[in-house]
Amino acid sequence: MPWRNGTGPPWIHGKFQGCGYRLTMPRQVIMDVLSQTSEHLSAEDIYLAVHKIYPAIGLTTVYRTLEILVQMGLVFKFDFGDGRARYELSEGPKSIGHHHHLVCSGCGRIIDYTDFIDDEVELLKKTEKGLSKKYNFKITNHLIQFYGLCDKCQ
Amino acid sequence: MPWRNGTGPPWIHGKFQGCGYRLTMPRQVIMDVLSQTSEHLSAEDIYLAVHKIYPAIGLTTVYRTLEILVQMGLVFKFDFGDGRARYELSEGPKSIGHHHHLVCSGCGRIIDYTDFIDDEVELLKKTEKGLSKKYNFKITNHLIQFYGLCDKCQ
DNA sequence: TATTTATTGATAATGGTTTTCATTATTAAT
DNA sequence: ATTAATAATGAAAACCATTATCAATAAATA
Ligand SMILES: [Mn+2]
Ligand SMILES: [Mn+2]
Ligand SMILES: [Zn+2]
Ligand SMILES: [Zn+2]
Repeated sequence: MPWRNGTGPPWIHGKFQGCGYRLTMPRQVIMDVLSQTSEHLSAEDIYLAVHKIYPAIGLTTVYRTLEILVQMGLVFKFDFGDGRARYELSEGPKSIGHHHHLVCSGCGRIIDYTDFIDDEVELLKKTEKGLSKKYNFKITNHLIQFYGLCDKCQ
Repeated sequence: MPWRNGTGPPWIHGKFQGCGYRLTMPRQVIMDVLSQTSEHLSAEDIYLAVHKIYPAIGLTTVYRTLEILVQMGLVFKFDFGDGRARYELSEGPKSIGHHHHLVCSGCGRIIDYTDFIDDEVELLKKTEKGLSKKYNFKITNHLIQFYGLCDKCQ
């Protein structure tokens, strides 16, 4: 369920302030665009979408905002191997929570999956604990992707 | 144990021919460089290392060769988020087989780990089977990375 | 109000990777 | 062996996603 036009959920504002940032119009609109898609948009994709709502925005601001959002943990940044970064809201959209990706080497299609996530997460927890201890490495995040060919490409 | 100078294991030659490629001197030397390190080299790293042995080589050839090696499955290409691709022989070196990575967000250090690989691989097998069926997706490869802070950076 | 600070967008620069193209090496055919 | 076709190479130029610069504007603070 998208938030009402251009506002976003209330806690976002506090989150921004808490990190010493201002929740400006460009930033709100970028969040809105991300919250209303289930695709994995590039910076330019986002720029084009935002531009329709807020024509004054510049591509530079999109990049800068995305950097902030990633750093705040609101957005994930991915590399699927097509030469440009892709971004995804870390919460949602539409209650699609934490998930991993299937990446088609043929056509570049990205499939979100949440199947087996429970088993995966359980193992990840265990693995993280072991690795943290052995290497004294503080794990904050993980990346899991499967590569192969989608139904149309094999 | 590195192969003797500039030759590589015998089966490599056949592998190249089988894919319609010639095993030339630049390609051999690039393979040698990759086989004699446990680091995750960038194209330029490889270029510089190869250049000492084979000064006539160009960076272009390094890129082209790496593309071929990746496509043949002899080399893995990684993105650890530092803006350049990194390459690693898929076999070895020194009998370090299949492994995953810890990536330090602080200093960029990469740690290879094989711990828990057995459990992971077991789960991956199961997951792959399930995903292949549900999405009719033919999985050929997977990527697992943990991000966080190494001992020196936390 | 005056002053500081953060944000923005146009433009230019950066830098890893790809393309182009003429040359050379290798293979196949004669 | 000679010749003809094909593959591989390297220098240079082009590409293109991302970053840095900088002057202008908006917001927060004193
Ligand atoms: Mn996704
Ligand atoms: Mn490795
Ligand atoms: Zn596909
Ligand atoms: Zn570190």
